[in-house]
Amino acid sequence: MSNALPSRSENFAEWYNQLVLKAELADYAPVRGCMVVRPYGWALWENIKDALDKRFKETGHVNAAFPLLIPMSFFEKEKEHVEGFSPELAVVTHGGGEALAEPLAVRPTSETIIGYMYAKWIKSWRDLPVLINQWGNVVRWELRTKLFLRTLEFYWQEGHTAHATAEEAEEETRRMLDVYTDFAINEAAVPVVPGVKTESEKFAGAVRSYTIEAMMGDTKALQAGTSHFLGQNFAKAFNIQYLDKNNELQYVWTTSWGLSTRFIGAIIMTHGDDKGLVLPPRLAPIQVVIVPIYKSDAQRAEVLEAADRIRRALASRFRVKLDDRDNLTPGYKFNDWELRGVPVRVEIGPRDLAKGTVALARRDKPGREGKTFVPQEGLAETIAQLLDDIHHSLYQRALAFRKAHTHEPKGFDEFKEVVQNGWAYAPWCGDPECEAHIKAETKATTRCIPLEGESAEGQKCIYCGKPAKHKLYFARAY
RNA sequence: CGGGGCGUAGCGCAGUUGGCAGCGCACCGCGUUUGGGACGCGGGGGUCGGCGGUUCAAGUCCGCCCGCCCCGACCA
Repeated sequence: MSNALPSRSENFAEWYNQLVLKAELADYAPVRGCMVVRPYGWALWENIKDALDKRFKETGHVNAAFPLLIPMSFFEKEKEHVEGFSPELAVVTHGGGEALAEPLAVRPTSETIIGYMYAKWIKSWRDLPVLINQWGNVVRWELRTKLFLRTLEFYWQEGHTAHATAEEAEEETRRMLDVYTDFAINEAAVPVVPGVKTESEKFAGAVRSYTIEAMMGDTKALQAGTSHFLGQNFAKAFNIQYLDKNNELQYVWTTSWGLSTRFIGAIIMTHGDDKGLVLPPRLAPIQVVIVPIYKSDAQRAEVLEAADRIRRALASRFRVKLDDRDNLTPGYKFNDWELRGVPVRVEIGPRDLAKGTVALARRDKPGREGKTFVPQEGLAETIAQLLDDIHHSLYQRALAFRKAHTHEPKGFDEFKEVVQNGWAYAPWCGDPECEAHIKAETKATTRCIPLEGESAEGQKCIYCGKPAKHKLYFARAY
C-alpha cells in the first residue's frame, strides 16, 4: 500500500493534488501556477474536445485561430472588461531585445481581438451571423492556483459569435449553454445546474452570464462552463457595425462561451473515490484494460496470445489497452489501473483459458465486489452494455449526492449551517450588498438562478428579509 | 500580499554536539515469482535551492536572496 492516497474525507484537497500527480494527468511546471498536462491528461482533454467540437459543428460553428498577443490598448476599450481583466494580465514589454512601443497582453480571453477582427469582416446583414470557435490557451495571472482548477495558463475553447438581433444572440447564448449541459450529462456523467449568474458574478463585459454549476465530492460548487450574452458592449467598443436591409448602420450583438481544462477537475472531483480516478466511460482515454495472469513461461505465451486476440476483437469498438508489462504482478496492475480510473478491466488467466471466460471488473465498484466472470463469447457486447451501465450509474450516483447535499434552509442560521457542507437553495432580494454580506459571513457565493427554478414570489430574502426577487443556489465554490 | 510548511538521489524522507552524505521506494542486471500492491543477490545515481560569512572543517552555525506547496484576500 505504498502508493495509497489520503482519503477524501480526511483531506479532500490533498487527495485531489496527489491524485492528479499520481495518475499522471498533470505535473507542476517550473513556473509557479503553471502545469504540464501529461499524455494521459491530454488524452482525456482530447476526448472532451472531440465531444464538444462535434456539437459545435452540428450547431453551425467553424473553428479558427486568433493570436496570443493583444495590444494593451484593446483592453481599455470596454470599461467593465478592463476592470475585470487588467489585474490579471501578463504583459510582454520587450521583443527582439528592444522595448516595445506598445506593450502586448498575453490573451486572458479573446473578445477584444476577435471584436477588432469582426469589425473588419462584418459589413452587411448578409455577413451575419458569424459563428466562430477557437481552441487555444489563455493566461490569467491568478494569485492562488490549483492543478486544472485554476492555473496561470489553461487550455479551453472560446466561441465568439455576432448576430443581427438581440434575440438571435440571446438564443445562441442559450443554445450553447444547452450544448454544455448536454455534454456534461451525456459525456462526462456530471450532473449540472444550468442557470444565470447574478450581476456581481457575471463575466466582465457581459450583459448576462449563464453557467453550468456542478457539485464536487466535497460539496463545493464548480462553475464548469459559461455562456455570455454580451449585448452590444463589444460591438460598440470595437465598432462592429453592419448595414441592415434598410441601409441603416447597426451594431451587432455578440456572445461568447467557454469551457476549459478545469472540466477535468470537475470529472476528478465528481466521480473520484479513495482508490483514485473514476473516469466516465465515454471520455476515458482507456475504456478497457486487459490484465493477463500467468505463472510459467509457457502459460505466459498462451495467456498473452489469448489476451491479444481479445484486445484485437475489442479494438474496433473501444479504446483498449493490453497491460503486458512483465515486471509487475497482477495485483499491482489492478491497483494501478484503478488509480487511473479505467472504467472496465478484463482479467484473463489460465483458468479462463480452460473455461472460455474472462473476469470483468467495473471501476465504479472497486475491489472484488465489482468483479464477475463472463464468457469470452460475446464479450464486446457485454462490455458495451457495461460501459453504458457505468455511465448511467455514475451520473445517478453524482445526482443523488448533489440532492442529498442540497438544502432549503428556513432562516439565515440554518443557511449558515447548511452551506458548510452543501448547497443552499434560497430566496434572495437581488441586492448585491446583501449578496456581499452573505459571502463575508459564510464564504458562500451565489452560484446561479436555475433556469428551471422555482418562483420567489411572496418569499423573503434569506438574509435581509426584504421581498425576494429570485430563488437561487448559494455555495462555497472553487 | 498576510499566515503556515518545506527545499538533501527520480519520489518520500533521516542526518545527533560542525568531522567520509544516508535510508525506503523507484531505476538497471541476473534468478525465482505472478488470480488484489512479490522476493533474493548484485549495481548505478548527489551543485545538500543560491550567494556570502564564521571555522582547520558547514547539509548542520550566521546573514541575505530565490523557489515551491498549503490556508486566506482575487478569479474560469
